[in-house]
Amino acid sequence: MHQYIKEIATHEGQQATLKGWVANIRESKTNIFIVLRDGTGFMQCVIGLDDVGEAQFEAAKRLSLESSLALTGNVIKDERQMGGYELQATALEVYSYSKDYPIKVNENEHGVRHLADRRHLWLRSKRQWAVMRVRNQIIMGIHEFFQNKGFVQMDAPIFTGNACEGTTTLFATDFFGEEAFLSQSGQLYGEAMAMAQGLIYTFGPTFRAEKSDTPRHLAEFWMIEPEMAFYDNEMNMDLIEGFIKHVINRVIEKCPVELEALERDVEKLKGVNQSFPRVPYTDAVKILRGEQDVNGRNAIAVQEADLAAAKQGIEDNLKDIAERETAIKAGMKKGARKFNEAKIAALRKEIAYMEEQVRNIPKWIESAKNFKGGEDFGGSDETVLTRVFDAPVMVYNWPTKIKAFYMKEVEGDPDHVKGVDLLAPEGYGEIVGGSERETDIDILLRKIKEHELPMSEFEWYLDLRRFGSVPHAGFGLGLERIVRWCCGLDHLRETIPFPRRYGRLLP
RNA sequence: GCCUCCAUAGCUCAGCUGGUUAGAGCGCCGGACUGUUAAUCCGUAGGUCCUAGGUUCAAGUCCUAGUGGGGGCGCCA
Repeated sequence: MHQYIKEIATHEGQQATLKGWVANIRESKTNIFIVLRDGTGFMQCVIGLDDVGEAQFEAAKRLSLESSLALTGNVIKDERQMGGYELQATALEVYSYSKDYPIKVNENEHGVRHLADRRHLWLRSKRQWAVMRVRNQIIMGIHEFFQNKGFVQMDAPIFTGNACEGTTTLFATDFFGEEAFLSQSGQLYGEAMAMAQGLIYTFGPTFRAEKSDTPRHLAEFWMIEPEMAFYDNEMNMDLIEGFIKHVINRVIEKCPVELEALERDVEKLKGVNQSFPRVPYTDAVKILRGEQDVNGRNAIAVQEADLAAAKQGIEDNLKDIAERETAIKAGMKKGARKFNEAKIAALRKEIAYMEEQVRNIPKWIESAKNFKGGEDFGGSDETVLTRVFDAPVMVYNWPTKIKAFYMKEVEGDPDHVKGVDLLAPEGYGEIVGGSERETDIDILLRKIKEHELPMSEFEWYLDLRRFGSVPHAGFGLGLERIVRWCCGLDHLRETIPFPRRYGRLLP
């Protein structure tokens, strides 16, 4: 029987055995300090020559990053340590020595390709450990929210015969000689189940064959799609808001250690506790173009300020670097020199990032200023728009022509449909897309034709309107996108254990 | 598919307007140190400067093409 780091506080002053891997190691003549990780957490363990004897101390000296071992010793309270405790070992048993582990303690010292090629090992590093724990709590929060409200979880099929939003984005497979596609949405099946159960949600993998090589796209991702009978779009938006609040607050409550490891600004996440602004599409267009201010903030002005700040920042950093370099050349103590060299490297990284901004922001401003009403927002438009808000924003009543066939038209305004997109703050973009569904079979028939979809594939779906059609609504949430936002990550590739995206099938 | 930036040691990078034997930090290996927090200190090893052409007295540095990668856009959750 051994103990886990997460519960080590209950063993204060007692003997405990921990089993895990070496996450970091430092040694002096008579003490070896190991940061042990066991999956539940990280904890410093001290191996003293006098405590374990010469033979075991020699064995411990051969340990290096990611060696595996069991350590037995006394649990001592020590406020200086992360977690507040330390293990003073009296015995150790090495399971396996590890040599030349290819990932450094600080993963930021690697390029993204080096890490992606070693994803199976990268998952062990502290940041990735934290991300996967946050992901786990988000998943728990999703189930908790819906189950508490009486929703029934359903599994939609992965093999599908119908292409509900066009075939170019579908992965085709051979299904006993017939062409079948990997599912890109469980929604239509969800609608069928909602007519049986009332309130349901699907939670499963989704596949998109888009060659989208961006930070917000994966070829395989997980989607949550609730569907509610007798809901209109207002109720849909209420549900979305309550749902996001619940999930984010759960992570804040359950994952303080993880969010700290990720250096996530929790105050920004707490912005979800404000009520979410609800903006009709036509107003969102005005805000985007800079024709309408929000809370005294102008979308275009915010971008221009960002651009100016980036330009100024580059100049400041260059000046700072030059000053430090001349100071180093003039001569300084080794410690001070190293500090300054590290600082210069950091300043250069900042410059590289700001240079990207200087290249990109003018394009974003152009795109926003010249945005044509009636079109869909692009990635940069979403960023520009959300920067004027502190909370997630819901944009609703979208142009009919850019949305899917099943969305219900706004009464007396056939050019707009009752769709809603939730845009996350801080530039994380769209994380939820939903709508009230069309209930009128004649309108659906017309739209399926207009979208040039194969009518035969939708016969079963039309039955839902033939037999007891009711108002209903639903939405889809991309799991990885909310993980990304929650963890404050640059890219979706870190939000899922083994990402499948354009150009990446291994490991 | 388009735009843009980049490719130098195991890793992350520096190498200014071309100019003798190509540098640093980390890692590895050896040594020092009674408690370290990305430990520190001393030392050793480690490089066909992505590939193929070209310009030049001289190319890591300039030009052309190719290959590979980062970022942005499109498509979307």
